[in-house]
Amino acid sequence: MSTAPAYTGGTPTVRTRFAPSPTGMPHIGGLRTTVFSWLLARHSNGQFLVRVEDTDQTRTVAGAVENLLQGLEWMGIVPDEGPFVGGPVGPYYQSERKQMYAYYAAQLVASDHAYRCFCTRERLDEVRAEQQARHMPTTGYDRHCRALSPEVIAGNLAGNLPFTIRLKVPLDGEVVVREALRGEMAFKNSTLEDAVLIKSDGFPTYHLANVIDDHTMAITHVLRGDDWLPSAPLHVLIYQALGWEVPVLAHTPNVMGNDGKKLSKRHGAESILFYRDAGFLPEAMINYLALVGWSYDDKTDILSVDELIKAFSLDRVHTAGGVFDLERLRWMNGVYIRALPLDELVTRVLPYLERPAGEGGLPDTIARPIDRGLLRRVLHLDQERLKTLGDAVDLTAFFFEDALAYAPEALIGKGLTPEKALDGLRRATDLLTSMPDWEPTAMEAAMRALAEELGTKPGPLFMGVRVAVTGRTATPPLFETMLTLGRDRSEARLRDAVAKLEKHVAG
RNA sequence: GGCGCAUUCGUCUAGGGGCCUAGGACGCCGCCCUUUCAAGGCGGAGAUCACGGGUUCGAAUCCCGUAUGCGCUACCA
Repeated sequence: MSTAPAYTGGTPTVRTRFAPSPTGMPHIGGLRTTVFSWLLARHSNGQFLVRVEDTDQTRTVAGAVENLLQGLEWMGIVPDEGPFVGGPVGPYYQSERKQMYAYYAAQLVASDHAYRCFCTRERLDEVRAEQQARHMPTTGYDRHCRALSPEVIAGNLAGNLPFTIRLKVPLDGEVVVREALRGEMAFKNSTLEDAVLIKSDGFPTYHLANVIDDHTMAITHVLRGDDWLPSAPLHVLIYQALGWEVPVLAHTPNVMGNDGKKLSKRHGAESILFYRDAGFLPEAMINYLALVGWSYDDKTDILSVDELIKAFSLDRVHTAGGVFDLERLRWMNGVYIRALPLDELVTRVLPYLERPAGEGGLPDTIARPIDRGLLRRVLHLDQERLKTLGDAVDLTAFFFEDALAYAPEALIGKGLTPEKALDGLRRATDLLTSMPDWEPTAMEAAMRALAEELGTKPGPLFMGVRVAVTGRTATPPLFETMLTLGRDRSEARLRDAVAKLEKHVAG
């Protein structure tokens, strides 16, 4: 009777879990801890599961679980057990485990480790207000119902009075929390509150549900944000009251915003899907996130997922909070993009270009699907210029557009008069058009010779051609770009530019 | 107010008594490469290791205190 339904999947292995409440989109802070949990499970050849903590029915947001899992899956973090996939210790929604919590709560009451509390919210509010007004050292429940006589309890029950079940915290002594990252921490029982275990609506609070689930789901390592540290002693007390072994408890430092404050829904904590849509690579995300609060050594910062799994361990997790640094993530993402095989890059970039302009894709005037062969040649030139996959949209658009929009002044190279620029552009156009074969080295040599003949530096001359052909001042190497764009289109753009500049100079 | 955790360059971090006149990375600055932008190479600025006391021959590293920051203090998680 007192034996809990335990995991029966075989030999005990490391089992970790991510236990989100379905109140919104996952954000970077919680995600980092999840990465740790997942890495630990993978490192140990154990299991990683997802359990939805939806005991607060008033805050549950529709679709949140799907988003959560979608985000994790994008990162390559796929739970071994959880919603949708199921598993041997389900259900994986706390709202569906209500009877189990009630059962153990009753057991705690029977063993005198917990008691029914009939206090109304009004009374609780009054007590709290009074305590605050008097600046009492400890705010918290005054334990009014802790020693109700059996008769009173029976009467209240008969009268159908709503009640909560509270933990009967020992009045003195202390609890020792064995914290994996911090060692043993002793808390005075006198500073702990008789926390509510079962709410009057019959649902458990986090404290109870968390302990029961972690035990019955055979979780061996509980990794959670350090904002949970203050309630760890409470949880240890519950484990002890139930006669259960306490799993390894590790409270990871939180990832904070630029201002050093905890990340929250409205505070720079974009959903993980935001990063996906911006074009960050999941492998870069994991690598970056793993390095906030954990390190491998004093010099390595690029680690593949496999390397991370192999190297991860709790004893290199540290205890101070870290600030989320987008610039560093962008740098790392660029490293990963540059390392991608070209065809792989093409495959990954394609959806970013083809999505509607309103969602960040190429202008809708550009026909879909994008020519994969052309894109491949384009990305060959742009790969080292991308920090995110989304950058490709802006960088490559001119290869796909029909008409270029730029100001005629842009055609005038630095230090040139409009007339000289026009002359240079005409001569360059004639020169390039007359070349029998287009080959970058020969084109460059010819253009340099032209610059010398015109008595200008190559730079300004090249810039005029660059803008003519691409509409921008920053591009991949000019002649390779022209070849990639195609001779016909390049020449047409040169002629358009000459006309444009003629008009500008004349008018 | 109470309780708790934390504190090394702007940021992520290495460091667990002498190897530290504190190392790496991002970012920043300069130079090189160069037709632009990147990428790459080289170099630089940037931390009295929060502060104050100890312990020790010797402390960023151990202990105590202070300060600051953050978190918790709900029938939220």
